[in-house]
Amino acid sequence: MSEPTAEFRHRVLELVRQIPPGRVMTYGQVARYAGFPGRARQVGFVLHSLLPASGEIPWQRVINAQGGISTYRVGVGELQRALLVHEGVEFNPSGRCDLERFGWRPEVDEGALGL
DNA sequence: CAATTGACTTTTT
DNA sequence: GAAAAAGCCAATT
Repeated sequence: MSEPTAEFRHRVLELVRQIPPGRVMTYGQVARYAGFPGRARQVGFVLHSLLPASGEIPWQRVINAQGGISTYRVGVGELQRALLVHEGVEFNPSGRCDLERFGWRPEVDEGALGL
């Protein structure tokens, strides 16, 4: 049985849990790979629901399509950025990171940054 | 039940 | 690059 909402939530969390350290996904990508294209906003809503205790879910690895942090509005922006930097993600002076390098695709899943 | 809001994205000015 | 608009949909007021 799967109400769209529960199913969506479940798939999003399962997918986010699989993002390796030092890699990131955008809300739109998460929604798309979870099988619900266009629900980027809902992804943010689901992740917001598990704050402040994220448990097993690395919520900090989900950022916006511009490579920037979207969580300053909910007060965990600095934390998220610190966690990502600690994992090796580099941010530009503009506060954005290079999605070509740090973006993670489940289908690729190499684990090695193209350095 | 209608209106508003929100961890978004994409396209167009 | 910034701003506006349209699309998306669940939760809140």
